[in-house]
Amino acid sequence: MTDVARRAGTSTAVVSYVMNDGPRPVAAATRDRVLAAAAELNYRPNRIARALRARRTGVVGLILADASNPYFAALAREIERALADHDTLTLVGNADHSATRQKHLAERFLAAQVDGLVVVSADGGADVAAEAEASGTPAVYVHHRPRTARGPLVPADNDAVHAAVAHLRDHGYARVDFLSGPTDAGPVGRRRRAWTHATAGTGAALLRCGFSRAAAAALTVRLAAADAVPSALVVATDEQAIGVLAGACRAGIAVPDRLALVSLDGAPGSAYTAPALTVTRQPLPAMAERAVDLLLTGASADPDPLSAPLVPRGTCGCP
Amino acid sequence: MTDVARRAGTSTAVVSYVMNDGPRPVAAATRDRVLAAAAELNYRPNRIARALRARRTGVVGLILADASNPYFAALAREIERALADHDTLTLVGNADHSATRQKHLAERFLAAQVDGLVVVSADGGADVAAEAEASGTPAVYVHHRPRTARGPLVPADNDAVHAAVAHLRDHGYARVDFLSGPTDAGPVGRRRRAWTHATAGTGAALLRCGFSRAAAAALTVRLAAADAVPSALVVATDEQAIGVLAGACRAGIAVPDRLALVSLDGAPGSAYTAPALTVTRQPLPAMAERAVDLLLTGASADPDPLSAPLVPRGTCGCP
DNA sequence: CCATCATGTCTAAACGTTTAGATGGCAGAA
DNA sequence: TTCTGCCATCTAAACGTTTAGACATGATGG
Repeated sequence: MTDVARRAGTSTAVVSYVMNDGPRPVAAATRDRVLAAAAELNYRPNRIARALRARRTGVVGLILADASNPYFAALAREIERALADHDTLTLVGNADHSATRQKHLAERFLAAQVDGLVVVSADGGADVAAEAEASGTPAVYVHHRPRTARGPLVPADNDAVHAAVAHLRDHGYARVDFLSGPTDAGPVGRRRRAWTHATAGTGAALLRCGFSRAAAAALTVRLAAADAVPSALVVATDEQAIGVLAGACRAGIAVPDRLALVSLDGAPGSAYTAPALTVTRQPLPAMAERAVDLLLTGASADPDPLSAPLVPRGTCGCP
Repeated sequence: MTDVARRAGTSTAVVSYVMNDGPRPVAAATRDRVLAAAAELNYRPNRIARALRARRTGVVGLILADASNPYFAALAREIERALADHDTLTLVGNADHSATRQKHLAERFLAAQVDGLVVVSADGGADVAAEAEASGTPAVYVHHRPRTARGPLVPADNDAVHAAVAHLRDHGYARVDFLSGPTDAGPVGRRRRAWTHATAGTGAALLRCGFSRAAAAALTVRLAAADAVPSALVVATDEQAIGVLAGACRAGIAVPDRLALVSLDGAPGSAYTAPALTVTRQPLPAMAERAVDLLLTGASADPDPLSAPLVPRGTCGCP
């Protein structure tokens, strides 16, 4: 910057004024000289120095449960896009569903002076909230908010279960079972409760397994061996649904004829399974945009819920 | 920091010495007082200020072609992990296969004073190389390196095609076709050439389509309608293979009986398609580790190639 | 007993910006 | 002419660290 100033015959102040269009006006002639000098020297302002002085970094930390999960990956992609639209860079970290690692990431990000934190997790994570709060950094939660956290939450549409159940009923299944996670923590708990509500009195059964494809596949194979495969099943997440599909294929269970399926995430990849998953499609881009808006405007109230439309494809029995 | 120093009755210098274990020794008693003061004040060193002074940020920029592609997402996940192991933060950006956006990201990252750039792309991108070089920031390329770039490349094992072709031959297919990308740019070009080599004189056919699942699915449906579905096919990428599977399912083509398939990426997700994809599994964690090592040690020579083992699963005809 | 040295600490200058306050020149009003 | 005000620019202090050099103290060796 000093070099640019010297070459343009000005002080560093006017260089700054020119680079930032303010806060003071600069004579047109001077501005041109500065711009020319900057171009010739290939000058690029040092954002670190700017951040130190301005106490704003233009960087937001994104804490993910696990970016190798396509649902979270798609969400992360959208969040990065939304942040980029606001001229903000994304520092990303994977917590691998560990609260410890999540807290550790939050600490590192806060030390890096991020302007905000976007936390995308499936459950747990009370510590992050405390860390962020202590340093006055705003945080928003997507998908799940720890019980003790203060920031706004952008939830998925966990009530879309009702549409899923209704759709399977329209296909003639009186009994619609549910595959949930290992516990009722986080959003899948909400989904499970909505399902319980929707199917009260029909004798529908609750299944549980881990969130990985492997776990769901293994469960399905086990059910097939015990001849206990449900006829109609709502699955809490895409990953589990894909696992069920894989298990069904391995065990020779015909989908949708023997086992009809609806998944509740509806990430883009769900359209290309064999057969294609019927889903309630969570509005990932809208969720991302909303989360970023809330973060950057410093809002603290929860936004209106977004809704996930049902997308009929192959696994429910639609042609 | 000033507050900590005051509370501990020292200068900021010894606070720094304590926080960093050096470069000067500190008396044990003083160290304890500093640590106590830091804990009481909940002091967290400001990495921005440190970065400004030390001219090192501890942040690396990761430029991805597209994080919503599970193969790249898995690679990105591993790279983030490898960087975290070296106590380095990851700034991430998606270029969406656009050279312009890729260059733009590089500029932003360099302005943010990243210590290095990891570029994961499928083709193109000469600009990034120039940007990085101009500012003396090291860059490594994973998967693909633009023709004009200087940094080291950590390639996928593009010669694994030979094993794929051989495996399908062992299943009795004399003719093994290949599904490539729309052009021969980037690593898929290498794969295509290796396939040409491996199948010379057998009359095998070359197919082309876009890299998306949608494109591959559409192609497969089209081929089925024309009754031109190959018996044995090596597919350049997982995404295309998943698309082929989806298309085959839609068109009623039996896999592997009517169409046997091997994909050349082998990301973790490929194990849970229906049927499960036979793949050559690219060693993603090893690639990531190597890329990070090269970047952090400032190496410039290309490393020894890593090799991708063939993983027989369902789509080739193995039980 | 003085010179030498090691040890622990302090002082202050950097790092590259931003921006409030000071300054100087020039136009228009009195 | 002198005053007022505006405009463009400069000066210098901050932002929160790191670290080389200066300094004080006490121990060691001749």
